[in-house]
Amino acid sequence: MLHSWTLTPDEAVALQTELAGRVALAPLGPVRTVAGCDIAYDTFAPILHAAVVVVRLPDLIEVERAVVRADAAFPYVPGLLSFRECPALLSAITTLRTQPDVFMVDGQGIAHPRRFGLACHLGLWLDRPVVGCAKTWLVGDHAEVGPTAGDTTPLTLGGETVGAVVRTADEVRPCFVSPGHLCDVDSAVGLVRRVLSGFRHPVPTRLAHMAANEARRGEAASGYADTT
DNA sequence: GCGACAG
DNA sequence: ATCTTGTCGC
Repeated sequence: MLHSWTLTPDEAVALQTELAGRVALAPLGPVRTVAGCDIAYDTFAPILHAAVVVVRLPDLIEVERAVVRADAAFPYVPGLLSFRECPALLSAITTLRTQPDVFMVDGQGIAHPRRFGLACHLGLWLDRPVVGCAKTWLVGDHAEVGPTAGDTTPLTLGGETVGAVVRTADEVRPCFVSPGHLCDVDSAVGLVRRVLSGFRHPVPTRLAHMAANEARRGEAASGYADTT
């Protein structure tokens, strides 16, 4: 165990500052498989569905997937997202029979107030490479990014480049890419650019998002059937 | 004090 | 994230 998941928001903040020092940034090695991870929240119950879908490169064909239902024990607090989503993602990842070369999550990596976003936290627990690809800005400065799919512009924070703003498809709002662990900015951006398919979301997280949603809807349907 | 704030 | 159908546009 890296640490306990039972803590207060204040303790979580302190833990992030401590763990940020353990994040390692280095070029990503050869990538044959990428595991997209995402979560769907239940409408009223504090329940969530974590999904992980593994695709192979370069054809982006799905090779395996895992979905798990879990309790949302930690509240959503900007800057502390990993404490809410990591436990469920970890249990889903544990059920995989194959070890992906790299993971990709819906959230920030080091482009974070304390340089410890969801991608970093998951990376430390797994001791595996993780790339963060968030749909909206959290921190950092950047110039306007080009309009064509694949265009990028640096995302800086405190004078250093922590990631990049990436146009993942033509005519769509850009995504914010930053390394989480065991990879660097160039590797993270390079990987994201290799898993695009004309949609705003990269294929791995796009499929995970759909899988998590299907799981959520499926459970809602069974619940109604029970009442009826 | 004021504004910002991943999913 | 989630509540929500159709609709305007390429």
